[in-house]
Amino acid sequence: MLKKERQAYILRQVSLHNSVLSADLSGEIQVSEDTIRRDLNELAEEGKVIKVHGGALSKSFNSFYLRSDVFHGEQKKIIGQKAISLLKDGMFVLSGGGTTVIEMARMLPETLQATFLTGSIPAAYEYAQHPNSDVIFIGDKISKKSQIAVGGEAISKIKSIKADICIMGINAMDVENGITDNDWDVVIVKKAMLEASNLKVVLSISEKLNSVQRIKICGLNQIDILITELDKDDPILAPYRNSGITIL
Amino acid sequence: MLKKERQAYILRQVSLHNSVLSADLSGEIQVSEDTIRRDLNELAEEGKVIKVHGGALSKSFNSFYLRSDVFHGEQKKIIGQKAISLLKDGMFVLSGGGTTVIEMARMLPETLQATFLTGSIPAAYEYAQHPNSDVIFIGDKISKKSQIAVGGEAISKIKSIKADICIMGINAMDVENGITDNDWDVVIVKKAMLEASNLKVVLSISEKLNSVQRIKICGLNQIDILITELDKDDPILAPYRNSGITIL
DNA sequence: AGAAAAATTGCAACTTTTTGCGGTTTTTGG
DNA sequence: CCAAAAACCGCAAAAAGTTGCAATTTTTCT
Repeated sequence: MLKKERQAYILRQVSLHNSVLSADLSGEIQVSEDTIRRDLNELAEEGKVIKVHGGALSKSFNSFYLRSDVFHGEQKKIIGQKAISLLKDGMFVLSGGGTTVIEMARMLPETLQATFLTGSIPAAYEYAQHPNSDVIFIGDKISKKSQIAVGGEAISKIKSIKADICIMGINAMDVENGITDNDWDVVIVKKAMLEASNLKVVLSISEKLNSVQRIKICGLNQIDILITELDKDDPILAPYRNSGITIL
Repeated sequence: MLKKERQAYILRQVSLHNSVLSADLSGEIQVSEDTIRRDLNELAEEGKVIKVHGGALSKSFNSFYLRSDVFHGEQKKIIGQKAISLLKDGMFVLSGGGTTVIEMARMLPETLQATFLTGSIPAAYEYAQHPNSDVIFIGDKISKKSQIAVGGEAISKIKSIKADICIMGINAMDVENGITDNDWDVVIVKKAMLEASNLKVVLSISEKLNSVQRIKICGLNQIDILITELDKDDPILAPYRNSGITIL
């Protein structure tokens, strides 16, 4: 069997079953596993498959939705970088679902070995791309507006957790009213998430500061760390620092 | 034997077998391999065949695997259409996560008001785009390979459900072994999903039929409906129809 | 027709590619 | 931490490809 033929066969199997094992292919076409591995490496270099330990995965399967341009992408990258500095190996991280959090998820260092718990579909998707971290999805009814799980099941699940850190994007926050939002179901979930975590971290671009929404999630005193794209000494942040929040 | 004659013979062999080996041809027409190689090079320059190390491939053979993705896409759309015909307003639909199912999710009629239960991140994402249907995510640890929730939590959650219909993509299936897969965690989830549903529907492109993988999910007798891109009277499907499965 | 020119073919020496194998290192899963 | 599986590395043998060349056949031209 010719090399190209063999690779065509492999591609076919991959696209058919979404994944293949080197050992299986080796048996099916009667060549050594080394040869299969070399083929898989070549196909991976050509971008036709994704090579993993033990075999390969279909490419089309893993690249579902790669949205790129988010609002304020640069600012959110800065925030993401700061947030990542808080994460250590072995941590249980309770994570919300906003675009800022997702930006962070994309930037995680490959070496990080943490466990992410989330009820957000996009966030779970991003975390799941990560080679060394685990993802646990907190399921329930999915709120279409926010793409996160909401409802009693999710709440009781969250309440049964004690996470090291909670990383949450927000919708609005000011000194007087604390953190506020406009979706009842989401508010409940966020409340539960904060209660279930040791260290409470809030990510927000500066535009969302000093604005108020209808429903209150918690007061500022509930928050440990606030991360924005601004320098930590920026005057805009002064009132928050004075409320006892650590600014990063 | 004349050069042209020889090349005509080579072309016939290529179109007949999709590939040829220089050594074989050399033996068949009693000329040196050098001559064969030169012929193959000429034919390749003329664009009649594709020359590779050791022999040559038919052009159609090669383009076949390059376009296979699109090709499958069409098949999956046909399958999606048929599957949608089973869905009615008010139904509880337990849904798996393969690409075929996702294709169906993208095609759902806007008016449908159903409740989709799934442990697949990509599937949940697609269902969540739908204006009139609800999505319930069955959470647990996310398997990176398949992007679905696996583990005890997910299983017990699934077992607490009684869905009207289960729509599931598969990896392999044949008459003798039934439905098989190659990922232990996924198999457990799929088993639970089938048990939790009234009507059990399997989606599969015909190429996955008559293939076997390592772990058994269930026998054919557990399945109510099989949907492929083929016409329901296609002879390939006959053995499955004879096993008592309804073919769509 | 017949010789020169051009093309074809096989051969031999040499290079490159491919492949399997043994030994070592890395990864994985408990 | 440990054992098994997989990946990696280097190597050597086999297979395929390349090149130059000489012998032969075919074509061309007078």
